[in-house]
Amino acid sequence: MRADAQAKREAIIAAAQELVAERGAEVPFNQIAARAGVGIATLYRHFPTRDDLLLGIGSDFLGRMAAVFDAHAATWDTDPSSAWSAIARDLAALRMGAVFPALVQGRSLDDLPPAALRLRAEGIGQVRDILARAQANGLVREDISVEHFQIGLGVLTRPLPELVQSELPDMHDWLIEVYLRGLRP
Amino acid sequence: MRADAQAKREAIIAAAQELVAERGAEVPFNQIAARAGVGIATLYRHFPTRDDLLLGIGSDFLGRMAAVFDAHAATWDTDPSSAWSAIARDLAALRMGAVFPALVQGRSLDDLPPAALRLRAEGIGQVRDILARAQANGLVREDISVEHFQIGLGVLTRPLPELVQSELPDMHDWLIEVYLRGLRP
DNA sequence: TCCTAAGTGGAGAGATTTGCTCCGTTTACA
DNA sequence: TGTAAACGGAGCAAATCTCTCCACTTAGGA
Repeated sequence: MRADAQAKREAIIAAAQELVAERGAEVPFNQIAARAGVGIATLYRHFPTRDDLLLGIGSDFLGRMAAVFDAHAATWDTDPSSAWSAIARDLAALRMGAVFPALVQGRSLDDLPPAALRLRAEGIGQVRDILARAQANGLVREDISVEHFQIGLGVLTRPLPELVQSELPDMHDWLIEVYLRGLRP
Repeated sequence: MRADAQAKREAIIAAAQELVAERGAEVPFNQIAARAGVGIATLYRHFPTRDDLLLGIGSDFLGRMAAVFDAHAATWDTDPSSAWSAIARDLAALRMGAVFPALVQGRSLDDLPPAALRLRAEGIGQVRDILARAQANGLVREDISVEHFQIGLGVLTRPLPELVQSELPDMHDWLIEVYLRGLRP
């Protein structure tokens, strides 16, 4: 793959991620192309179908989640408590809630493409480890399941209406704080 | 106003509320008319502009919020703690988060119609009373503001993707429980 | 029961949006 | 420097949406 093609591909994924977060998964291809600064044909060449594009977004996102875990792996041993809240904060900052719901919107497990199911399983696996460690350190109630924790994080990081963002800019942080507090034993 | 016209008006508001919750505020008028079981012309006669319709939804919704408070006013004196969680549960069941964000989506305080601002103020007033009482009874931390509490409730009651609803049907209840726990002193 | 003003439905014209392809031009890199 | 790879965007067909017009129906008072 030529270097310029690779760069455009990444620009498309970034733009698509933003737009999907803002306007949902059915955001028109021409808007995505415009935001990415590429022609519409280039978008279609890289991602012939909408599913291809959504998978690209999801896979890119999982990479960033993994990076969060790695970044705090070292601190965990010395200070689990602050590593835990740092991880939760960083995960929240990725705005899972803006991206994931859009990716599965209106579909059941059955009609998700197999590749999407693999991504899903991988994501759950990543979170499972870190949650188990938090529970082992007494930072989270034992009866919290990975699924609940993860979806909860997603719900809290859904984009807020602009009206709210301007009036209560700390809303997302506040929610995460209340959430972690509510999860404590 | 003729009785049948009144009935249709209410059917329209109900249908519009559902659809706005499901698909956002720009849901096409013809879909709303179809779900309400009325002709498109009837919809336009009752609500000439989209803003008229959204205001109708908002005002209807405030009425239901008020009903929740009234329903628990009696219990409050005898058992504040369970009245409080019952109110929070019932408010959550109204799915504020499905309706309100759509009503203000993409608008700043300035370009909301005056009537919408009045509704907003009224809603905040309703919640302020009940939150103050909860705080007076030591059920909620003193440093929680009405706005944070209310928006938080909204965020937690946003509709979940169907995939989540079928896999984790108790998700909304679980979130409210964690939320209330996180708000305790 | 009858009359009329109020209310209704839905076809459809016109405007807008969107998906997707085709092809002449540009560019990376061997 | 030559060529295969990559690009952009005009533009057509199809789908969607808004909003009006007008002939028909009905509630409810006399």
